[in-house]
Amino acid sequence: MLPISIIRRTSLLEIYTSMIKRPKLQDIAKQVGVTKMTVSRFFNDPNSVALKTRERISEVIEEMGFIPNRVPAIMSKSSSKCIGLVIPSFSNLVFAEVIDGVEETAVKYGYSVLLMHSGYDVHQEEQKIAELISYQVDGLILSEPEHTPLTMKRLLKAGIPIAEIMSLPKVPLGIACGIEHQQVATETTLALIESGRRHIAYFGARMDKRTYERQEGYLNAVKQAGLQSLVYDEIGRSNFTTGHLLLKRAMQHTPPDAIICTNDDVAMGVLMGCQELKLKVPDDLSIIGYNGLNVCEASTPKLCSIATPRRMMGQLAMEKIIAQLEAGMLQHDLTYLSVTLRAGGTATAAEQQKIKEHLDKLNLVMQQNLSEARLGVA
Amino acid sequence: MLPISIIRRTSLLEIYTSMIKRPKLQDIAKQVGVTKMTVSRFFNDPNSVALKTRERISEVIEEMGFIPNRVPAIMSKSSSKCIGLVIPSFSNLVFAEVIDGVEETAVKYGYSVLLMHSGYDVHQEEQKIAELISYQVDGLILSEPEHTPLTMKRLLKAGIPIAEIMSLPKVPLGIACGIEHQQVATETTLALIESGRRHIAYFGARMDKRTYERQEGYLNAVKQAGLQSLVYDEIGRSNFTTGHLLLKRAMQHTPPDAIICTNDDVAMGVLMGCQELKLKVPDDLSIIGYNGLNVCEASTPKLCSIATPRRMMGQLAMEKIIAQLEAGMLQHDLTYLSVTLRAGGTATAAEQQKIKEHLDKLNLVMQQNLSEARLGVA
DNA sequence: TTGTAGGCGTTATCAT
DNA sequence: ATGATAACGCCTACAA
Repeated sequence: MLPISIIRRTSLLEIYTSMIKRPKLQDIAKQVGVTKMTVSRFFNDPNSVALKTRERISEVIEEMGFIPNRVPAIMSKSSSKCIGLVIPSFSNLVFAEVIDGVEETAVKYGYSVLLMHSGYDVHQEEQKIAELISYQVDGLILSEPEHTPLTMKRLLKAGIPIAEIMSLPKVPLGIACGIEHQQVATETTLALIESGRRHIAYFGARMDKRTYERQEGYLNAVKQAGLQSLVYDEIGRSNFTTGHLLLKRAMQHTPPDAIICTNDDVAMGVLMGCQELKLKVPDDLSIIGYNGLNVCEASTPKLCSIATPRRMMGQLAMEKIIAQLEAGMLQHDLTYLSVTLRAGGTATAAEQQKIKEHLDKLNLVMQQNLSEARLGVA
Repeated sequence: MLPISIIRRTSLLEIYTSMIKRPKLQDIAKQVGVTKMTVSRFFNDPNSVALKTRERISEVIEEMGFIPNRVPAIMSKSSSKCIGLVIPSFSNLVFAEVIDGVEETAVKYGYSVLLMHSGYDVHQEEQKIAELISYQVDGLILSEPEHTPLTMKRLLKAGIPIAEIMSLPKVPLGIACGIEHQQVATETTLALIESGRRHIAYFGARMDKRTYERQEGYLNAVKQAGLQSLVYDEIGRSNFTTGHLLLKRAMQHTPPDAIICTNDDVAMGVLMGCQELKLKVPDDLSIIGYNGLNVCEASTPKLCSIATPRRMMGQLAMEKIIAQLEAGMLQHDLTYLSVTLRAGGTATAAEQQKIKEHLDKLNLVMQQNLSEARLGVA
């Protein structure tokens, strides 16, 4: 593939020949015949400017396509009205809704979001967090539960509200809004066991922290029931193809009668593999996804999945950060968010019912015990 | 779903009780017993600082978890070493690779990327671009070809390099790195016609500019061949389900023998629908996707798709921006990027071959004619 | 309603 | 090798 580059040599726009200095308040002010202070007021407190002046300023701004420079204000007020958000990856659709939730709430309160990604790597995360702090963000939202020691130190010294979302970290930095992935997996597995499944497999991929938590939860359940554990995983990227591959691997070993997948992509791959291998879903084999992405709708039967409240995690984290900013007070604040069943024909109606019951029970227990169990509140 | 919030009332970390002021160079300097200038040098020109001083500064920085404030530097140098990137959406995987390409190249040259999304809406785009400019980004990359008049004016006055990617806009703002989606669609359609298909349908979704360009290209080809045009589209989100739906709609009307899809998601949905409706692919019906996402691999047969060089567009746009920044000179620069065929069994071998030939021919023509045809180079 | 002075935290420049 | 000073562009506070 050969990109073809054409450089236009003449230009209709005479300004387009050398770099122009960005206009500042002063330039507008001179044009209008006032001081920059008046122009500043035009933006920050228009009513304190005479109507006529306002009109002239407005014209000049329009004509010059002027956009005020926010940098000096960030400096003098040492507040940027920006919140940093670090996600692991843009190619994982799980985070799209998180981003929406964060941004929606930020905008509601007059904040902006600076978005970065860490590539599932704590050292890249360290870099990105440092960069966000160097821009003087007023708060940070992190979506991976583990950080380098240097990052931990910096975050604790940063003096800004930090929220961790997705998982509930063992040692929260401040705010945390997450899911007990491990216990969810345990309950899901137990529900399948109670429904009569005896060869339940766990399909993992891209061994990030959350996948591992879910795997642990699955293992606890099968051990508790005295069943054989059937874990298959693939270190690489997680996608449909991974599910396909793991299914083939599992069928050669001990054909499972239920598969708990680390996410919906893997689960969809499994389902497509079943169609190829003529396995009857959910009779021969039930498939449970995780996250409840829209892709669940696409198949026939629809994918049964554990839906995670991703948008809400974003909203909640943002709201708690803003609350602390307005209160001028940092505080530990842990929120457990419950998951729900996204119905789908890849599990039997009875299984779906059982899973629902188990998840409800889990939520109840969490509600009663979380504070004492995890925190030892004074 | 009931989120449960637990507020921890005691804290192990005494600092964690009220907002701490962020440390500055001065604080480090005082601790070390030098002036802030020396600490500044530690970061920007370490060799000009005595080894012993360097060591002491290093210790204090480590101990305080200090991160330098980049805001004053942005202010005084009126350059942020940041490039803004605006994409339409985070839930469209097409942009994940674009982001990677942009960022990879930025980092290579010591720049950072500020990322925002416009929700496929020119007014949101206007907002986001204004915000990026207000942070004094040194350049901008936009991935939608149309902007509001105000945005156009602001961009022309901003005095920074602007790159438009994905499509080639009719009136480029500066740099453009894109694909002639319309002509690609025409050539693809012609190739299918030459391969003997007579009922070729176009499936669109989410009518953004690019989908529309492709549709035009398709229409040109079928009209030229005197065939009936079969356009089906859906305004809402574009995903597997859309493909499914459009297939059903098409089959009730005039069953097509080939479907050109606006993207791979729709195409995968069509393929899944074919399996359900027992349509033989590619014998009864060939399916052509667009973009060449990894999801093409997931199905059996694999999806045949027109692969777009998304990463390269990001890289190229970034490199051209940096080149202009280093030259201190803005210049129009138009690059046509060619697409390639991603092989897959949803089209016959003969069809795939024909499409390849047509795309090669297109690239040749573009190479010869682009500058005269589009720009009238002096 | 508008203007003036000073400061935010860094770095360029000049001085020691 | 290190320090002192001024400047970046805006906003707060005060003055007219």
